[in-house]
Amino acid sequence: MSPGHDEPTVAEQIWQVIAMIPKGRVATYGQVAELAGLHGGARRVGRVLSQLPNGTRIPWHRVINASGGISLPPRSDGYARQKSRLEKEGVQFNAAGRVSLRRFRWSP
DNA sequence: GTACTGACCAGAT
DNA sequence: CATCTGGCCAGTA
Repeated sequence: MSPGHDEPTVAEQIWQVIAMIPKGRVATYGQVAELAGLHGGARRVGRVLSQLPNGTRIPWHRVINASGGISLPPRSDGYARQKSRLEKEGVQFNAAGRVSLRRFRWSP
């Protein structure tokens, strides 16, 4: 492609989509990938999130996996932070640590 | 180049 | 519900 063309990066498009998720709602990796125009790119979304700098304003905590769970090691700081941030927004977890996508999944 | 890994997923069993 | 399978894409060794 010719230089001088400022097209948004894949990462930027992913940030853009995540930024649209309303407070108190969640979206799955696959859903974010889909809305960002990718296809079968759920893994890329996860990778982009793993590279986010600390203190980012992107509401990364609103992105969970297709099973309604948090895709971070259960005993990691990130896991605890994501869960508490979601609960603070009103998103409820069941005993298995899963969210009801039926109730909290964002529908654009 | 191959092989393995990972904040993934849908479908089949 | 648990497991497995094949697919996906990038980075790393």
